Amino acid sequence: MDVDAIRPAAGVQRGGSDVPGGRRKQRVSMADVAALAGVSSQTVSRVSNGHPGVIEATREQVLAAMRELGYRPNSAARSLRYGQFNTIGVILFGLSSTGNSRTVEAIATHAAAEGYAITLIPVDMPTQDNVLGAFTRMGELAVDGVIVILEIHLLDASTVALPPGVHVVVVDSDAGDRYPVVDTDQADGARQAVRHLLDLGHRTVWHVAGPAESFASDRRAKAWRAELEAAGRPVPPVERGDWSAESGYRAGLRLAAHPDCTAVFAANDQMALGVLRALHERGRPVPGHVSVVGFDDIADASSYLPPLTTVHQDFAEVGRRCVQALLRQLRNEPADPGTDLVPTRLIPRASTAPPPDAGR
Amino acid sequence: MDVDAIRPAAGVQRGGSDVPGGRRKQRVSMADVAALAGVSSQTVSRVSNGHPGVIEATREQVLAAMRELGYRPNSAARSLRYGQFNTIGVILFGLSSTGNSRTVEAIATHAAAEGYAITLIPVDMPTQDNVLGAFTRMGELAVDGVIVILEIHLLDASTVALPPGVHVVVVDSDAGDRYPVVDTDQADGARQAVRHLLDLGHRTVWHVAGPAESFASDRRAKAWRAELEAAGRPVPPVERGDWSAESGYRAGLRLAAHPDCTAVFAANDQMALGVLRALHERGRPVPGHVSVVGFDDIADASSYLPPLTTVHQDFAEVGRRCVQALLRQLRNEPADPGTDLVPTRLIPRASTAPPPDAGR
DNA sequence: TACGTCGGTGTTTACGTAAACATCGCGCAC
DNA sequence: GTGCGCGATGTTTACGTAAACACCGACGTA
Repeated sequence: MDVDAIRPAAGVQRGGSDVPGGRRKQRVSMADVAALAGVSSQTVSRVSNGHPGVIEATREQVLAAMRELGYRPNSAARSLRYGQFNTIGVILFGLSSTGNSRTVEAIATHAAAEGYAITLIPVDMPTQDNVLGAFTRMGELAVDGVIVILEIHLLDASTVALPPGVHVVVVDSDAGDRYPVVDTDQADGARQAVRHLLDLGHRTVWHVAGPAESFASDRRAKAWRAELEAAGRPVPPVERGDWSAESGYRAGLRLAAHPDCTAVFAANDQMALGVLRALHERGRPVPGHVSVVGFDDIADASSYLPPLTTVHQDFAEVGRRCVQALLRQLRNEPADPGTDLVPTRLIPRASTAPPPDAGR
Repeated sequence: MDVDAIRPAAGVQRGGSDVPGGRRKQRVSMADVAALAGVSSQTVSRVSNGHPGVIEATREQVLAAMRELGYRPNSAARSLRYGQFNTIGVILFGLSSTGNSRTVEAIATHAAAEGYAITLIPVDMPTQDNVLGAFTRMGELAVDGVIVILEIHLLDASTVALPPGVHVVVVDSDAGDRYPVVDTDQADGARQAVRHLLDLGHRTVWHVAGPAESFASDRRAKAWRAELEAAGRPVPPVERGDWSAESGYRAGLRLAAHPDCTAVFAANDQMALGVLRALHERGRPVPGHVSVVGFDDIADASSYLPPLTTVHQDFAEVGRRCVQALLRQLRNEPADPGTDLVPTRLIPRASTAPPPDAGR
């Protein structure tokens, strides 16, 4: 009794769900605003969307009513009406890699600038099944398009039945000609790394590659090999890691066992960090005896011991171009089906130098 | 003419927008499925949602029709009907910090497991205006609740008018009693770090703090000071960085100038990395002359030179609890208004040792 | 003065879904 | 045999928004 008596006075227009059992009118709708302002809901709509043809007095009245009621447009209704969600889905396998999170960040920023929200669709493990599941889930998700950040060759076999009407842009993969692809110019970056070391006078360059399943790792390794072969140098056996510093450390220990190894190109900075540690522990000074080059140019790389020479990747630019490419599709503008390569550049720091026998 | 004649034969039910001008019926609706299956749309709805009371034969028929047409439920319509979006918004300032991306990853994973999608709402710079903008934008966003990962004291002044009906969980901040808070037990972590160094025999511990605006940095610094004072040790002046390895390096150079500095507690691992580099360059061996402890236990820390003793933060657990807490709110279960602290633990590695004068 | 035009506003309708209610036919109990 | 109940399915309606169309006065022109 008392409570009931108090309630009407307490909350002007609660909005919250008063009724214990089920959900009550959660939010203020146009009709509510219209009623308060003494106009039709269509006029409220016009004001809400900034359409012309509303006289200033009316407009003010509606805005006042909106403020009073705390009106917020219902995006579900909007989406239903317009047939689109203004949302971009991002399918990825983990944010833990620096590259991924930087790319996603850039995607989110640029998408926001274009009025799109971004929805994350994480894939536990990049297995065929899981990726498929993600696509299926996404089919039911409120997204207009999708940016896929993973090794798409996981999908090749199954010719995934992508829901029609959902547009796709792929990052860091070989989507072939099926989707537009945005990617860092991995090959050129690897080439620059190898060239840098050869130019310093090293006879050849050893390579610590990423995991075999990784397409990015693949391309870096291929370019490394190609550059060595083009220069007529011997191609040492590949050491392989899993992108982690730990795995780089183990690879580094193996490399340290080769006395003729004077130059190492690691497929990413973190493995390079592990290599630095291994070489240090084995008494092989860097860059005195061995030179090391990484890939990515993560923020920490300049603080390694010694500061790491590495290949800079512009993740932000990759994210930017993804959004652009996807928006082009969404707007039905002519899509460029090919691969859009973001250039890389070598950042020379203190981990590279001429080989110890340079003067001989 | 020819084209028109061909079309019906060519595409079974294109779905794509044929009409050049505007958007045509983009997707297959329940009505389409119902028509093909020869049932009412309500029956399609029942099948779609796995409701009981549909005879097996009918059910099969509907499923077949769904498959044939490639039916996917329209989540906008669903959301409109149900009054909720099954989506959680995450407001954050950048994914670049390891902690943030790991937390977001965990949030995304657990949210997905509960049938929620997550929408990212990036804030360019954590200024009052931007954060407010994010909240406003979010008000119009299709989210049922929000997880805020930033220094909420940026918001304090303005008593942000959070849209009613939107639930909030805050990470890594002092939201006071306004919202449930999930956080790492920063204070205890810092205490452990200091204690570890004192136990090794160091007379006192120097501190490289994070930026002044950071609440996390604040708490670590406060706990560091408190622990020193409790032990009756002198409290050296605080050096301050911005979380980056570069800033840690500069702070490290300043510390290296103090000959009596034998123990350093850095507020995160990356600044610790910079400190390691500075000490190395200044000929102060770690841990021979100086011991260093970090905070976070990022993956790379075990590969630093030397491998870093640090305080482990369980970001994944933080993410998990955030989702749990938010879901509890969404389900109108009794919310625990207090702060939920995730414990930390010290990981001893090779960067700490007794001070050089230990035997004296 | 009468008629067309146009600016400002209201009314109708559709978007896709699912709860609530209505219907229909069949088997079983009295 | 009649009526009741129940299982399977159809019909109506509402969710909130905005395009399309309808309307109604005031003004300008013939």
